[in-house]
Amino acid sequence: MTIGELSARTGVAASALRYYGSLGLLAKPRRESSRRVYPPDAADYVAVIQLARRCGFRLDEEGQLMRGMGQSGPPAARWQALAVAKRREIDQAIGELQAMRRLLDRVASCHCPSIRECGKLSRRRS
Amino acid sequence: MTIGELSARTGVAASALRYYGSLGLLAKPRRESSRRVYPPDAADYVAVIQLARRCGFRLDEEGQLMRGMGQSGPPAARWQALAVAKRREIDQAIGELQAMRRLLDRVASCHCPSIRECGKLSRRRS
DNA sequence: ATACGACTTAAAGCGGACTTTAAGTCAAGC
DNA sequence: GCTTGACTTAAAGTCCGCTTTAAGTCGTAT
Repeated sequence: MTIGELSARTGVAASALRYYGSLGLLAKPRRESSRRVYPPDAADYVAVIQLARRCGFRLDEEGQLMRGMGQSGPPAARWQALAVAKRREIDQAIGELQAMRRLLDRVASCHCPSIRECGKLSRRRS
Repeated sequence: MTIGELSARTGVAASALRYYGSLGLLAKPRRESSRRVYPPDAADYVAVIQLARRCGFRLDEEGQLMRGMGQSGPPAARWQALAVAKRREIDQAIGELQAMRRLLDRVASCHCPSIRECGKLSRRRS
């Protein structure tokens, strides 16, 4: 299929698909007089790329992931390792956001007499 | 104090302080032969800027916040309103990250026979 | 013949929060 | 008188994931 068809099937913009190709994320398709012609399973690979995106992987990390993907079988050990690391990243990000929330709630109910005091909410606990 | 001193006191890079100034986030200090000379309470204002950053406010939002800050008194009503909106944003971001985490856990324990199936984890629930 | 639509490329642009660079100014110390 | 160090400016660079732009190349339909 052409890049336009692949784009329509996957819902991913053609420009994004070309970009993925340029990053080595998506195998380079054969060309028919300079136009990309993708094999039928290309849509599956794109789906995996999108899946990984929704798991929080950056494109360069996905490059690692995709290059390690063989023909078949369950996710390789590399996925497991990267998934564990990513999980920690996500947990940390959640922790930071929860800290923001607590801080925000505290500021919202702030009774500081002046800005001098208010700034000190900075690092004080609970 | 000079920008170097303010930087040392607050731990914020001088280039960032200049940037804050250029955005109108930090009141423009007087000049002594072209050099910035900040009043003693400038460090407090910088602390508030950092506090708001840690609450998840973007610099342009902080501009709104800081311009509404009078000489004294508790956080103005504008803070309250923006804080409520920001809280919702944070909660949504947390929700997205938690969705990532669930998805990631599911992928990590994936037993799909091939990549075709694996991509379909995409939108399926639990 | 020519216009159309889908494709091609390289390069630039966007948003956000800065940092870095390059070139210049200034006061103090040797 | 010359270096040093802290400052000044405007402009460009960084990261990330693309999109947009500009200019060109195809094959097909009129």
